[in-house]
Amino acid sequence: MLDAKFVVENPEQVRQALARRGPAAAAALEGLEPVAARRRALLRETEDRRARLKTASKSLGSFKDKASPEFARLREQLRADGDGIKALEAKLAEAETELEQQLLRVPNLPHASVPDGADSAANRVERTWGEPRAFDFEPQAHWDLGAKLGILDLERAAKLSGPRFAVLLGAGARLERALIQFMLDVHVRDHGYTELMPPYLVNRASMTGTGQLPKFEEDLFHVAPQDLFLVPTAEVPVTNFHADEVLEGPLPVKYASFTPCFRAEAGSYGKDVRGLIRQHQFHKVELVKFAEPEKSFDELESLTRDAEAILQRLELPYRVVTLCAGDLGFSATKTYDLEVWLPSQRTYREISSCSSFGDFQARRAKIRYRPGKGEKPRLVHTLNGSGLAVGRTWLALLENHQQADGSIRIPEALRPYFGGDRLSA
RNA sequence: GGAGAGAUGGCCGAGUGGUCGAAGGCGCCCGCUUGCUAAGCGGGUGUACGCCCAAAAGGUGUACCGUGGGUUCAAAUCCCACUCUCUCCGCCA
Repeated sequence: MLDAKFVVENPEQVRQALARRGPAAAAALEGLEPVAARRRALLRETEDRRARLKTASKSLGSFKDKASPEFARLREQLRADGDGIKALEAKLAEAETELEQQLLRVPNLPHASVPDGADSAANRVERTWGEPRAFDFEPQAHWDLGAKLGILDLERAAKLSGPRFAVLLGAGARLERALIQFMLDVHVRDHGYTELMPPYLVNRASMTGTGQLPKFEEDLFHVAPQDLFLVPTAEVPVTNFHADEVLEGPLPVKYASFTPCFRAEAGSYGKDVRGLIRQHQFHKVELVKFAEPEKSFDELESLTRDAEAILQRLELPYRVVTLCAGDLGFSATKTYDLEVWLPSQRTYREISSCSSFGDFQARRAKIRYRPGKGEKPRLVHTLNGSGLAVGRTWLALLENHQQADGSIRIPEALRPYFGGDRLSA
């Protein structure tokens, strides 16, 4: 959420920044300023009248003769004043709700370093690591490799649940588990993150805190009787872990969290219909940081490097792109996507998204820190990134390390976790 | 699922209608004292949103004692609903 005061005081600056995202983003501001002005006027009058009522009420309490007509008259007067104030307060609450509801639907401002552009075609490539491998045979897609190796069963998953679900079996399941363990170990042991296992069902407040609600409810799986939502990413429970808190210790606070992720994938019909790329349920190791505002972009760089380390150790070629303003997610102010090379598609595909949210989520979720002893709390900056999406890592590993005979070479770093140097039928 | 108890400031804890943003203690900060340490003495120490001030400092107003509503001129205090925590019983991975 943007700071209402800042929006009101800098309307043109805010409008221009939002316009970089596209016309719809700027339109979200329509009608906001009058509501803010109305709220301010009502607040002022309400507080003023309540102050006068309080003073009068106190003098009534110290009245000597409580049976006198003056006492009765004054009391009657105060009752009427009180009723008037109550009516004003109702109007004020209405204005505040309206302002809040509208503000919750305004996306974050893109950072100045974010390139212009309407969609992913305008994303800026920052660097590339590794060389796409030159195959002396035709590389197969992961769904063919997985089926032939007997480690991936999409047909039976469809029987169980429907499209966009998968069953891993045998060495395929073991590979998934090895990847999870490997990623967590690297981040916890080598990068200094604290492991966190959160609930996979969260309430509306949590979803609002990170920005999935109120605008994107159709992308979530909802559990009706309890009004809970399956987490689309560990970002939600882990960021909201510190909601309504003032962090007193040193920053940054860093968590690494493995969770399943559940996404309804509304509106993605026809996209990535084959294979594991786009699933309703997948595993992810997520990195989350709470940082000082002045250091948040340095923290974004190091968080991105932490995610890259996984790809490097798994010997998977990738590139880093900065999302352009039009491609940026709702809550993010700047995002680096890590895109892994997929031989079967001869293209780079997203495998991690590392973002800084500035104070946008912190304001929604009320996450603050104390800069020093006795100093006033300030909003933290929140960041997160996939480190990595496990399912996409699994399929990238199959495709990139496949051999002519259809077996898979397990990269050195993963062998202790997988328990072998080769996956074959 | 059944029965009971509770929710007050960073923490502990007092407070059953007005003088309560809230006693007292702990912690923390500043100063004094002090060979060092410890102890002692004095003062200070919540958050949000307004207003005044060029700004900072400061001043000032309103709200907040789990959440929401109600009674009352006046609510931490009385009433109602809800949430959460704890204890016991039952069930259960």
